[in-house]
Amino acid sequence: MTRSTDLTTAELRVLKALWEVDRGTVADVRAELARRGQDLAYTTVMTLLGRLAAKAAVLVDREREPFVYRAAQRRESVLRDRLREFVREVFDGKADSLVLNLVADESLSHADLKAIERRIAEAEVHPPPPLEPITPTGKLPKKGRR
Amino acid sequence: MTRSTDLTTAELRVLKALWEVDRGTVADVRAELARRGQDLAYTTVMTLLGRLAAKAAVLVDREREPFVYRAAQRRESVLRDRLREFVREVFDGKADSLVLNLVADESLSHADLKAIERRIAEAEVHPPPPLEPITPTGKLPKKGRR
DNA sequence: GTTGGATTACTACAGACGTAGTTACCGCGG
DNA sequence: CCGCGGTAACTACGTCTGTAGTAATCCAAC
Repeated sequence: MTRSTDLTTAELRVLKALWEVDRGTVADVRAELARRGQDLAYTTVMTLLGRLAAKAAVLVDREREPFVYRAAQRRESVLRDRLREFVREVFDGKADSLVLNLVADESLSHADLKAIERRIAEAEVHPPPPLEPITPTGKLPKKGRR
Repeated sequence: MTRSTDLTTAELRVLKALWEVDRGTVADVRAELARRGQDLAYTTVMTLLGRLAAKAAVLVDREREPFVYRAAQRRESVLRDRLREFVREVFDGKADSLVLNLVADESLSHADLKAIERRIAEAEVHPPPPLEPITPTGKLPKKGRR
């Protein structure tokens, strides 16, 4: 079995838009995607959300129309799974090699590394507070419409 | 255009096997893949090598049969492109976020990070020696057969 | 009431993918 | 000389992907 999970890139883009709005209708997600420069047909977004629902990646509240969607898992969790898979497939599981390449590629500076270390050191001292590293979290709710 | 480049995962696996043997025939590559647990039909490997050649990812010496293939680019270079793409698509270009997640996922330890820093510090002092970080390089030539 | 915009459920589809079968050669061992 | 294993060139194909069109509803403003 190919793990019913495993999102495609198009699906991931939609899911990311959904995380951004936190919860929303097809129209909401579509608008968020548009804001990101992805102009898709209304039905395309619906198809994608449908596939995501089929993969249990998003939950749908069909109580009343229009249906409201929201991600089934936290962003961190999904991205981390993706990352793990990537490290395995491309870098043979060698995470350090990956980081070394990030640096060589200048995607990451020495300063960034230090900042990360500092971050970790703090986390190790204080009791693990939010549990999740503060990644690219989104702005505010920003619903609108309806 | 979808950049004639952009290897699929199956193609990447083949390319990685090719790097491992450095240069070789379809049979050589197939054997290396088998060693890695990927048993593919001879023709499948040929198809994949053909597609890689079409994408200019591998060079073919058709002087005499059986043809000899070899990667067109260094491993580091290709993996790095992949990585860059991944960081952009999944982590919105935020490399530090990616690393933070590697740590949180325990794919990377604090010690690994320090080792990397040390590595960089050295590289900054000494004149950049080999230019490429010593990543998952392969064993020895190991041809055999033929 | 009628109609038009919003919405959902299906269907469509071309192109990419992963794998492999078929056909045609070709040189070597018998 | 002949057949066979190794090889190259094509063809095949079921799936998956990304995108979207169509049909059927529903509700609110005329």
